[in-house]
Amino acid sequence: MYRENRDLLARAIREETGGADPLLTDGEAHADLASTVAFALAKKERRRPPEIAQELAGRLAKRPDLMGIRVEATGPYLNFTFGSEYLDRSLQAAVKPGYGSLPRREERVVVEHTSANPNGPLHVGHIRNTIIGDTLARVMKKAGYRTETQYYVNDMGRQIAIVSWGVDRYGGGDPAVKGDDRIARQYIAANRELEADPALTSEIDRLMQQVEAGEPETVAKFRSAVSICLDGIKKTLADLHVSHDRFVWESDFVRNGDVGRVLDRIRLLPEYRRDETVWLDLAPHGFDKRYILQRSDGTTVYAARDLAYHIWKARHCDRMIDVLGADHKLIGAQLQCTLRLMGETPPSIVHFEFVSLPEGSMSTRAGKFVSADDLIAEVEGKAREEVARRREDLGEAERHAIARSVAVAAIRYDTVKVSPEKAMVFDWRQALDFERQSGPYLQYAHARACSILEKAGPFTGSFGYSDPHEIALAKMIARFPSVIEQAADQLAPHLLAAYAHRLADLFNTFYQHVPVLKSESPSRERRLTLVRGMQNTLRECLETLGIDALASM
RNA sequence: GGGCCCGUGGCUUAGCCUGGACAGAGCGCCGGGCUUCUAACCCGGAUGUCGGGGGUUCAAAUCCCCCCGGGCCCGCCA
Repeated sequence: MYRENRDLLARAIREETGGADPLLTDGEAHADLASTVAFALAKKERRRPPEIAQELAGRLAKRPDLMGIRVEATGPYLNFTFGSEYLDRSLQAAVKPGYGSLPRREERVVVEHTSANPNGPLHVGHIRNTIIGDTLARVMKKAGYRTETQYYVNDMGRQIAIVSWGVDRYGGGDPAVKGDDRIARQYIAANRELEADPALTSEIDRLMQQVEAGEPETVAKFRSAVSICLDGIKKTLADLHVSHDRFVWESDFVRNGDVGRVLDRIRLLPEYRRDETVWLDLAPHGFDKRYILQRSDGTTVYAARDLAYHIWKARHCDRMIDVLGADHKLIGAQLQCTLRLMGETPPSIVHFEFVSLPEGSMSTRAGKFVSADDLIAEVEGKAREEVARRREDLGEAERHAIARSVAVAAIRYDTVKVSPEKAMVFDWRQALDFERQSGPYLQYAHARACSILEKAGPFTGSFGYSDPHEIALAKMIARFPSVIEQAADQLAPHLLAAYAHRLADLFNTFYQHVPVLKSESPSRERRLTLVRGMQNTLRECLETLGIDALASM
């Protein structure tokens, strides 16, 4: 309804002004929507904005298609306030399962995220990628796109060669240790040894040549080491409510000849250069650095395989979205540029800035990081304390289940609420805060609503709101589909996080000031319907954020 | 050195793309509210040169330029 009214108003303003940009904005406290079009017209018409607004308001108010929308000019502003029918119809939609889902589209979207090198466990930097990516995928799905998530597995880079070399040298470690932790130990030890004795580097080079040539034993060793690590990573991802639809192995593109074919096509580009290496001269396109694709020993670098991957990926979807750290900005832009030169589809790239520790940036190689597993364990521990304190009535298993959900909610929300371009310093105090601007706060609002609905028993849905708290809440509920739309259009999952908070906030205020169960019919039924609508909206919203909508906590 | 990003109350942050009505929140601080639908809550209060300067505009946190501070990138790594 909100989106319909917005589009209706935009068209009406365009028609009444002879095609001016409607300049619709959020009306905030003043109205549901507002327009500043009178300012824009003032210059052209050489009249004062309030005068124009006044006249325009008069014309708009007479339009039959805007029946039910109150139009008024407040000084130079045009304010539009939607009538009660708007709220009633919005609530009718809001109580239905799947509320907020936009009409299905045919477009297929592939969201690639996380794709961390399998040389150790995910740390708090990686999971920013994971959480942004997974939330984005959920948003796209909710916005009607056919969506698939992919993890691009680097199983043949230098770092993996070091891992494989280490596994060979140290015997693979204790099988009781989680795969990603086990691999990290080999990787860290191998790096230490390589730093001490640089001559050993030639052994790494040889491994990389062997794997590129498809030498079976080396290939098998790389795969095995990567699989061990990936098993651990998948476990961590599952703990965060993340699963990928597909894992795409980098080496497959070498083995199936795709990388070779990419290089063949590259040769035909005017940007193609060959000396000891194969590279592209992208200077005419604004990149002064060489874009190297093949080393002097004939092995390909990551960039070549990445081109092959994206070309393959583009065959299976209409749109690609990659979630990458800000350190990949240059290489990402070069990739997009090259794909364009080849006549291929470039991906949209969502970059996020780094997460660092108070003592500096993280490093897997140096073993300097806070692992996602540690974070989850720590937050879950705190959640257990909280649940134990509040819910003595529940059994231990039930309390642990709640604590687990609360922990994931806290972590996911903390990460997704910050816009991606903001660099973050990881902060334990903030991670362990379950108050207002947190995932648990949202879950709490949902649980409160569920509790009311459960105690209420069956009731007949009915509509009509007059109390300011009711109206404010109903209006926020009505906005949900437009928030999904906006988050999808802008690839900005944090917009959804902000919405969830505003919704929960308004509900808690409503909860405090407006009695539901104790109110008299017909208010009781109307308010119960509103609570149902809010609960359903918040549930859909939380689901899209990858957070459990708990019925009790 | 060049490129990209960030700089909003003590701390964290929304708003910036698409300029417009008093810059929203959270933490912390001060004060209030649990015989009443779950107090992970609610209500009230103090705290802001929107990094600095210039420009564009009727109007700038928002657009442009310069400067300062921080992060990232500039590899035959990924």
